[in-house]
Amino acid sequence: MRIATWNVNSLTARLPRVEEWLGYAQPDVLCMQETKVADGAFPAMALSALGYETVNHGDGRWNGVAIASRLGVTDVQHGFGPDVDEQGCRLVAATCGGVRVHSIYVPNGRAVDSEFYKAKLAWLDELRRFVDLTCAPSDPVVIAGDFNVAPEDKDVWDPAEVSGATHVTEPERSALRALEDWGLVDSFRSLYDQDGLYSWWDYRAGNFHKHKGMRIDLLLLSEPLARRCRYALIDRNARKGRQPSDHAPVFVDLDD
DNA sequence: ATGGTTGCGAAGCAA
Repeated sequence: MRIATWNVNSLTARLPRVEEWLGYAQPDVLCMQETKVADGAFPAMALSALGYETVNHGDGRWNGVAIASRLGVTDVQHGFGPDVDEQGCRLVAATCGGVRVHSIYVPNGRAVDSEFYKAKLAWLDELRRFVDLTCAPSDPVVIAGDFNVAPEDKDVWDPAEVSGATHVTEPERSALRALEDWGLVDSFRSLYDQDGLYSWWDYRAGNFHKHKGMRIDLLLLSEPLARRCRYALIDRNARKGRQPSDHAPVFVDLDD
């Protein structure tokens, strides 16, 4: 079973690249973020033609998360719940092929002294609470998406250059660890130890070609899935060519 | 170096 995550930065703009990628990567489940498309305008037919059932949680202009699955989509949940401010459409969950799949888009946080940064930490805390309420660590669970947090310094091109900025601060990393402490494994990192492996590169200033990126797109697996994980990949090739997203897709392969 | 680029939507904001 291949489970992928990709911040597509507008599914409308990226649909040709997403169709192309589904065609050659053949994931069973693809979690997308920043679909930037309202539910009514979601390209469900195009993805259905490729064999994927889809669910979107979007209100149009910003954010938006989706799941495409060729293993079915049941028990869909949009957002944390009616009484929780989720800061836009940032979470959708569904059961796909027996796995509880969450596609998440963590708030960016902007500047560390901003209200947005505080809201980011609060959102991560809410995610921890949500997972605890809706799943057990012994369940097959994946939290996949754009976390907007680089877990360690080796997930950043130059820790000194971004020191003190969002994505790398200790409170953000601590919030991520709190989620992992519930019983989730950053399986890409447990397979590959080296630095220089990034999933996002700013469009500006030729950062991709300068290898100035961060690893902020993660697939956190509960233990029953983590022990089945033998391979993971960040598909840098999908960051190249015509009209790429600023993020590359990431996937994990689970043994049957 | 406070720049640079992309998407949305039609100016400026968010990333």
